Amino acid sequence: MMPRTENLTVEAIQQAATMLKCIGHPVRLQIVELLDRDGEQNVTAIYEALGLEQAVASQHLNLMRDKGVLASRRDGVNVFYRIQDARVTRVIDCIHDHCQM
Amino acid sequence: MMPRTENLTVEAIQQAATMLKCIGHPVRLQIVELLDRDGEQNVTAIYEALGLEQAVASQHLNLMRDKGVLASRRDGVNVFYRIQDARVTRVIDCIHDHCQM
DNA sequence: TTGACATATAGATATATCTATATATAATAC
DNA sequence: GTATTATATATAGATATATCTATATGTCAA
Repeated sequence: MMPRTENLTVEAIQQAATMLKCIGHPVRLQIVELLDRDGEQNVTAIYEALGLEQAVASQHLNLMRDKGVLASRRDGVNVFYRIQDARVTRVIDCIHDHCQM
Repeated sequence: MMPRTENLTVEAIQQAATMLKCIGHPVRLQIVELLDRDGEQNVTAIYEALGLEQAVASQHLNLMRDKGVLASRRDGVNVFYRIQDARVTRVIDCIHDHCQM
C-alpha cells in the first residue's frame, strides 16, 4: 500500500507535477500542441512554425525529452520529436475543451 | 481577429501556460487537489494536512493567488483559500482520470 | 575536405524555492 | 483600557533552477 495524499499517491503527484511543469511554459505548450495536432516534426519545422530561435526550440525539446514528455529519433541530419507521454495529449485536449478564449 | 498559434490564441496559450505552471509543482498540485476535494481551507489546515512548513505553504498560496488560480478571504486571524480558476478543477479531474498510478 | 545545413551546448541573466525571521490579529491578564 | 502572550500568516534574503543569447558541434553532399 503506497502512502497517499488525497487521491493520488505521492509518486503520482510528483510525476504529474513534472509533466504539468513541462507544458507550463508558453513555448513548450505551443510545441506540444503542434506535435499533438500534426504529429512528429523535426527541429527546423518546429522552430519555423512557431517563429522561435533555433537554440530555444532545441533546448525546450531536449528538456521535454529528458522529462519523458517527448521522444525523438534521428534520421540522418534531422531529429524528429513526437509526444511520448499520453497524459500530455489528455491534458491538451482538456485545455482545448476548457481554456478556449 | 486574434493571431492564432495552432488551435489557441497566443493569449490563451499564455494564460493556460501560466495556470499549468502554477499546478506544475508537487506542493502546489497537492494544495489544489486538497482544495478541490475539501473546499476552502485556512493556511494552518493546509500545511498541517500536507505536512508542510508554514512559510512554504504561505508562499505557494500567495503565488497561486497572484496568478489567479486561488482566491482568499480573511476571517479574523485566519485566511481561507479556495480555487478561483475553474480550469484548474478541470485539469485536476483530467489528472485523476488519466494519471492514476 | 570543404561547405552547407541541422542540431546541441556553454555561460550569463532571470526566476523560483526554501530557511530563517518578521509582522499581524486577537485573546487574556492586569 | 493597555500590556502581554499566543496564534496565524507573510516577507527577506540565500540558494537552486530555468531561460535565453551567443557559440559550438555534428552530419552529409559535392
